[in-house]
Amino acid sequence: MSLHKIHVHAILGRVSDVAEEDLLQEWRELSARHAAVFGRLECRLQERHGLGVTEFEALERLVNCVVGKCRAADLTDVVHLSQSATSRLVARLEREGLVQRALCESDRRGIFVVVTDEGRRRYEEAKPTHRATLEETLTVKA
Amino acid sequence: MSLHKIHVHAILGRVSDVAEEDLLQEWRELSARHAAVFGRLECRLQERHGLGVTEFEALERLVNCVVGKCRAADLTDVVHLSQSATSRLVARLEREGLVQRALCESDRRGIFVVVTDEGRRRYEEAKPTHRATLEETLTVKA
DNA sequence: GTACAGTACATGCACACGCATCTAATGCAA
DNA sequence: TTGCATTAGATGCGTGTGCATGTACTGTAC
Repeated sequence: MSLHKIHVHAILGRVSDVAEEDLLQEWRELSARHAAVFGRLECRLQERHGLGVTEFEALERLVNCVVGKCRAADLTDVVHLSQSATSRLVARLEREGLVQRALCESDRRGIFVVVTDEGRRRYEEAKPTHRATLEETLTVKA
Repeated sequence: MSLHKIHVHAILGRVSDVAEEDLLQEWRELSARHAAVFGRLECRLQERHGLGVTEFEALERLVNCVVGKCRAADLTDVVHLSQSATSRLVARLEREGLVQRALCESDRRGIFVVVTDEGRRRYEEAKPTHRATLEETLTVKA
């Protein structure tokens, strides 16, 4: 925003109104941008690889673990989903044979989620699509 | 990103790998940011005013129409939802008495969505919460 | 040891979503 | 006029979501 605009608004309205408008504008852009990228990702990954965005992101997290496994709670942070949704996400991935649940001996309340070979394969397969879609949707930015 | 980093990567890897990493990083930030803001908005608006984020945004669009009404299709763009979800959104708002559906004489396939007085009241009531939450969640940015 | 607060994940439930499809109205062409 | 492709919006259906709660385990206090 230009200093001129601030000045004008400071006379006609209050400066805080300007800040409010800017914030609103920022949120709308963030929101639109997110919807565009997420929507396209979901579509492309689904049609070409039968994966949802969150499925892909969970796999990516697992594949990038040196040990190839992590706690279910760690996935929650990555996918920005609730704990319950993450639990079901793991269940779906397991049903498709992309991950396995493993007992966590050090804390038997928790579980380890482990990528299978098939999981790695599907991830590597989908990765180019994912990156290309980001390229496509993020570079044409406002 | 620094020129130095670009240089190092251009030697060790390929320049396109750097671009890919940046794109990925940008998407993750966008995603995290959106989840944080949207989540907080949803929570605050719901607990204080019984409104969802999309309900609020639809009302905001309607209130800011000079005529106080617009086509259902116009709302679709604002809320970043599918056409069917928008249709149900309007149904929810109507059930709560915040909007009304009106016939569109010029094109009888379409409808007008009209804010009611109660709808305006609820919107104005929720607006400060909405703005305050944006302030709170957008200004602590990365 | 026992009791109890806290944590990790699973699950019942209500609800919102997208996709496909339906209905009704439009508009264009033969 | 009739016919047909197109468009606006509603709706059935399957599925994913969050919330609240349940179950199992941990750790701490006594």
